[in-house]
Amino acid sequence: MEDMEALPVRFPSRKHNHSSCVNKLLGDAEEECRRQKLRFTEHRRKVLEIIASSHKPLGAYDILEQMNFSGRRQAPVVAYRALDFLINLGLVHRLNSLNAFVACMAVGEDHTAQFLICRQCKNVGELNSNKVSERIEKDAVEAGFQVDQQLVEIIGICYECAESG
Amino acid sequence: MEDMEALPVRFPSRKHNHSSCVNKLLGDAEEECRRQKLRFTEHRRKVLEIIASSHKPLGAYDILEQMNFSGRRQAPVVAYRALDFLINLGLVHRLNSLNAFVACMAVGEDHTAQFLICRQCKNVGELNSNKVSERIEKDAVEAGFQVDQQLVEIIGICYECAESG
DNA sequence: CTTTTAATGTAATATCGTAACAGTTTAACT
DNA sequence: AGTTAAACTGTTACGATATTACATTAAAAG
Repeated sequence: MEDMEALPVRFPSRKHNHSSCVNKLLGDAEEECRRQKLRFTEHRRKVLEIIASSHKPLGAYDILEQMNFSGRRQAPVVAYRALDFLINLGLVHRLNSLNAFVACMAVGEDHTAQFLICRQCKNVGELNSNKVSERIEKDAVEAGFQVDQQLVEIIGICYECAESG
Repeated sequence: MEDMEALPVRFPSRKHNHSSCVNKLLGDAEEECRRQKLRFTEHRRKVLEIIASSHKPLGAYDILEQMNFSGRRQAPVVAYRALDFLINLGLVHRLNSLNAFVACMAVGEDHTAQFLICRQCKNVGELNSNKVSERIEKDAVEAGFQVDQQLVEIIGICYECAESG
């Protein structure tokens, strides 16, 4: 029997207002850092803010371009260090097929994630399907493989793009 | 009820002899090219041979290093062009999390593929689980997403590495 | 207030991948 | 066969992505 829980998915609608996500994410980040006694520095805040302000994946160098506070051009490593930190904290995900980064849409929910990448509008949605992750885990184990990490990226066309031709 | 078909998985054992894979793959490539009236040129043959001779993923520049026939150093684009060709033909897969390439282990079988990447021995296995791909397809569609392509990379520890501590 | 740990600044460099274009080979068609 | 069109190759240059190394500064812990 299929279970009845709703399939958790976040695909950003076109009319979606980012500012609330940004604020939520910054708040979650602060709280999480306080809890884990980690430092939420200016660079980290800024990078998270930049990423959260876009539902299109951003490359490290895109992020870097938006980091010129005080007109100063930052070195790549600055962005990568902040990204590493945010990824470890689970606030940012890396999309390997794009060499790009997106904000997590399910912070603090103890979730698995699969990414829905629309090749038309370039927006990225986050699917949090435990069924998918369990199926992968199960089949991998059956194949004699011990799973530490799953990367699932699904490329296609999102609902809104399909509708508008 | 669970269906009873065996789970197709290929994880190269340590004592595995590559030469038979290489020959099979080269044969399959030739046949497929004949069928599709495509040219199986020297570069393409060589790249496929190099990749098939390793179950560890190889980077484009690793491949390039092994392409010095006649002492001549090839330009990167040479490897990338051959790789594109082989990937389109389904003979080679790209691992996005590693920027690296592996030979397909299920040529001509009309298969889906998920990759099992051992972070200890660096070998890569290929899982061909239709259940995984169907689960992904189903949940993505339910989320309003039309799937064109799935990338599934599973990082962990293979059977042999787990056994030998 | 000093020790130690974490974060930053800076430069250099490694790694991965593509664009552009001229030249050559192969296949297809009179 | 000779001509044309398409595919493949050679070569140069460059763009994009990511890391190493090390000196300096700031913060937390004792």
